[in-house]
Amino acid sequence: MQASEGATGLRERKKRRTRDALIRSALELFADHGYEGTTVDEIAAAADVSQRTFFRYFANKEEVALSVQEMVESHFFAAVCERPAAESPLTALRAAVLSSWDTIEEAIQSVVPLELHVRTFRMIQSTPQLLAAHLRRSMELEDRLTREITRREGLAEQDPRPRILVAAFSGVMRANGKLWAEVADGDMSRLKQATAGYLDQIGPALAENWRS
Amino acid sequence: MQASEGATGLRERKKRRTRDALIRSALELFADHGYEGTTVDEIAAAADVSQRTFFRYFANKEEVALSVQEMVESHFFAAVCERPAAESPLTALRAAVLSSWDTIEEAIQSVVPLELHVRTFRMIQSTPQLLAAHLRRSMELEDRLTREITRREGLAEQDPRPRILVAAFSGVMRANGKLWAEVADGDMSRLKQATAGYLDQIGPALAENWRS
DNA sequence: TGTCAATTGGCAGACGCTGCCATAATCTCG
DNA sequence: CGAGATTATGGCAGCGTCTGCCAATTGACA
Repeated sequence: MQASEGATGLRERKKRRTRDALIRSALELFADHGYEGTTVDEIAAAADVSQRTFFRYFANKEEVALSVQEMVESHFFAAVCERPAAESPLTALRAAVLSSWDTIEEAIQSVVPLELHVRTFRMIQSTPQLLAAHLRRSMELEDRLTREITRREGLAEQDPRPRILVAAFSGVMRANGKLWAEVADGDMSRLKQATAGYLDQIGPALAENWRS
Repeated sequence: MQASEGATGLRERKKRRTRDALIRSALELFADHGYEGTTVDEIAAAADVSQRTFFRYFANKEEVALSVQEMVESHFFAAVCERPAAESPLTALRAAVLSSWDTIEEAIQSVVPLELHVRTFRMIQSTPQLLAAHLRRSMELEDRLTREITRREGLAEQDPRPRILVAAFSGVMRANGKLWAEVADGDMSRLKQATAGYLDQIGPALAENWRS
């Protein structure tokens, strides 16, 4: 029983290597032949394991495609939890997104090249099955964010306001991501700028009388 | 070439009957044995057609499970489009939900008993694969709503405010539906009341300083 | 070094879904 | 009404995802 991280034993390290190899192989094959154009057998063969072993690491084909995205999201959630309690919820969410992007890149790089992740992100947006799975995960993230903000603000569990705020925030982030996927050059600084601008619109969007 | 609806020919009527039979058979089997516990072969057999024919009516197993929900959503969207242009976007959305629920029931009844639809709705919420597909469709609805509101208000396509508003609205409706699925007795009037109450929170949710 | 637990591979099989072709039902128009 | 064009259906073969099961291998630990 070691503390937490670090290479515990050979077994652990080997598993981690196998997992990373599967992710790398999968994302590369997806980038080349598309999601549906790649079979699990091919992924397993490229990572030098059996198909049966693939399914011991990932519950299904979707999961390997979304695995890096999963890292990004849990990184963001951790950033939210670390924001000072004095910040308003929206400020905390905003700051967490922007700051988490500063530190996530190296974590991604340790598994796959950044450019491959960007291509994968685009693939998720354009593959119905993956988009569906991705959205379901996003809703789970919304749930967790809602609970965290309810806790921060000391509100009752049934109070709908955190959920609504999170929904608006997530809606902005989705639109932002979609836009980025369409036009993106992979330039992170421009993405951050656009995101900040978008988030500034949440207040005005709920004020009535846009036409004035 | 007839006008629009009405029974055009024998062929059309027969197709409609087959489709309805498939939906009814599917939802009943799902209610009895769960989504994953029901095979397409069983659904087809219950509707007295071949499996091959099932897949000519529905692209996949998900689609038949979501087919009634699809009716509800397009009915709602139509209601939005019919709201007077003078109403503010949020008012229009709110009025459209409430009014569309008044008139959708008979359309549902013409395909399946209402109670079966309620059970199906619950099943969708609790079956990961169906929830994912449902959310993807919901995002498509959000896109359409966003475009419609942008049009109504005469805004530029890039203006993010409609999208944010729709996201907040949809978030409320999702939370609402989830709650309803958990505690619901199938009582529509109570659902409508709860929804109205929820929607009233959108304004306050975006005001800062909840703690005061 | 020997025992125990975890990891892996391989195989059989269920299920979702598609392409293909033959057959049967409806439609259209002379 | 009837012949020919359209369209719906059934059946089958086959690919791909995913699971259960068992045997063999590999790392952990005393």
